[in-house]
Amino acid sequence: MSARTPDTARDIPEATVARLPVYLRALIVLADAGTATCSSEELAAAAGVNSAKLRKDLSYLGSYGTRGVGYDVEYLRYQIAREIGVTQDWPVVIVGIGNLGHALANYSGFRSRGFRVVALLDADPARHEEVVAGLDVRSFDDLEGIVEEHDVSIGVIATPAVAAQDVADRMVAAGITSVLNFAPIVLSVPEGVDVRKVDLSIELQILAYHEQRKAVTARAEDAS
Amino acid sequence: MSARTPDTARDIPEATVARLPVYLRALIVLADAGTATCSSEELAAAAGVNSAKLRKDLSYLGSYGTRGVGYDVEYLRYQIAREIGVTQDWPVVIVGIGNLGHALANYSGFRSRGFRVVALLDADPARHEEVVAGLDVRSFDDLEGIVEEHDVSIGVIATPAVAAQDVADRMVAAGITSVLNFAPIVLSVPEGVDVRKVDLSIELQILAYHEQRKAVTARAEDAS
DNA sequence: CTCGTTTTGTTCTCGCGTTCACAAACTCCT
DNA sequence: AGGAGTTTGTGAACGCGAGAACAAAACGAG
Ligand SMILES: NC(=O)c1ccc[n+]([C@@H]2O[C@H](COP(=O)([O-])OP(=O)(O)OC[C@H]3O[C@@H](n4cnc5c(N)ncnc54)[C@H](O)[C@@H]3O)[C@@H](O)[C@H]2O)c1
Ligand SMILES: NC(=O)c1ccc[n+]([C@@H]2O[C@H](COP(=O)([O-])OP(=O)(O)OC[C@H]3O[C@@H](n4cnc5c(N)ncnc54)[C@H](O)[C@@H]3O)[C@@H](O)[C@H]2O)c1
Repeated sequence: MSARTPDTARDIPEATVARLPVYLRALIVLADAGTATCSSEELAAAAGVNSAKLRKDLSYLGSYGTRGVGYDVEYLRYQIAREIGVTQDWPVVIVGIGNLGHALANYSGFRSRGFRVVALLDADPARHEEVVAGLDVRSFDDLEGIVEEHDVSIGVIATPAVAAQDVADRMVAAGITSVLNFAPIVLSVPEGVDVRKVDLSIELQILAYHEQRKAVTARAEDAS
Repeated sequence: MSARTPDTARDIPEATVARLPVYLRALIVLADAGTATCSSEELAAAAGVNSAKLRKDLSYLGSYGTRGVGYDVEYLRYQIAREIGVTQDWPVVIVGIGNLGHALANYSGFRSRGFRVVALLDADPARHEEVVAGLDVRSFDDLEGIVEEHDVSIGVIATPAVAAQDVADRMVAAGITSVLNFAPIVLSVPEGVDVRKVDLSIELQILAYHEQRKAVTARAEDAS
């Protein structure tokens, strides 16, 4: 059992995993600009991080650089893409084709970054007339069939908050094991299912907090 | 100078700041359900965190609970809202009224959470005919006037990546000091300006990484 | 071949955030 | 009033991640 884990399964710190996509993006920009090689300093600047942190992050993947030279842009790009798992496309379903769902369905960036939207689902029959980004909006009841047919493991929830937990439950029951949730609610899912949330109001509120502090401290300095 | 900082300006850890909006949301749900009082255990469950963490987080704000009883829902709700700075509305401008900009403009949740969209700006003159969510889409050149008129300090960027840095520069020059960026690019801004980014592709890629690992480890277990 | 230069990979230290555990404080019941 | 039961607020231990600093490796010049 615990003799040795296979070399594909060394575990990368979560903080590093979150930055790998940023490095990947920066490498694609460099590759498109025709750069063949880059130093950790250059890549770190492009990714907006400290170069020591970048090197440490990359060292978890393996030893893909050359001392005195730097990194081969194309080679490193492939290695990171492979590590993240975006060398092939992941099929994705989007549930809730309202304001946000439309925007997501129309977004071309997913395709170029390793994802393929295979279905758009909505509970409202009035939506089923629609075609968005070349895909029919289908009934939410088609979920199970679509998940099985396309072997979908990633689902996106863009429904109102009240519906989100139900949608998540149905997704999990259908076999989806990764969820990206836009509804402002804490989802509860069984062990083994990953949930990431994107809450735009929270982002704004964090900005508001710092903004308020700027105002307070500015006033305090004026008074002195 | 450094005798003592005023009691409004104690500094709250960044990790705590990011969770306060979640607690606030949970408290609003509890208040709407008619709950007058709650324990740290209940509130923590509603917010999806550990109760010890919740108590420690709240302790940075002050001592707003009652031992043996719990927290007064309405009171704590107000205190958190005050600490975050969302007891009054913050004016916000959105730049880039494409797919995503439309969704954001139409989102009613911002209003109820302390934000008021005061203007929608786009560089494309073809967009200026439009009215979205009751607001005219205006020229990007109106930015400076709007920022001054409404005293805007928070800007949202929903333009393509190539335009994002230019937009950010113009925003900063106009006096905006907090930016929420949806474009997949690292923005560089002067000291004193806060930037938060939301990158949906990165979120999906993080899910993909873990999904891939699940597949790998499952295969490894099968083989044993 | 050797030396100086460049840049990676890694070790070490420090600080932050999480979690445990418990004393202090409050309520309620007798 | 006093004791039993609850629940907060916080001190202390621990683990992870950030950054500095440096040794090892590659390269090029002479
Ligand atoms: N629009 C934004 O910019 C924005 C910003 C932040 C958060 N959000 C959140 O994202 C979610 C979607 O926002 P929106 O503005 O697109 O809302 P919306 O009302 O425009 O769209 C929601 C869609 O979900 C569908 N739906 C409802 N119940 C469903 C169910 N049980 N199964 C399947 N589909 C169902 C509806 O028919 C509708 O088409 C909400 O939770 C919202 O809070 C949106
Ligand atoms: N649509 C999505 O779901 C989605 C998802 C993830 C990321 N994003 C990112 O969000 C951004 C917007 O996406 P979108 O799908 O809405 O794109 P879009 O092309 O539909 O809209 C972009 C809008 O910005 C305007 N614009 C361009 N240059 C401008 C400038 N200099 N000043 C002001 N306005 C300008 C355009 O006229 C257009 O209306 C992109 O950076 C995209 O990568 C979008």
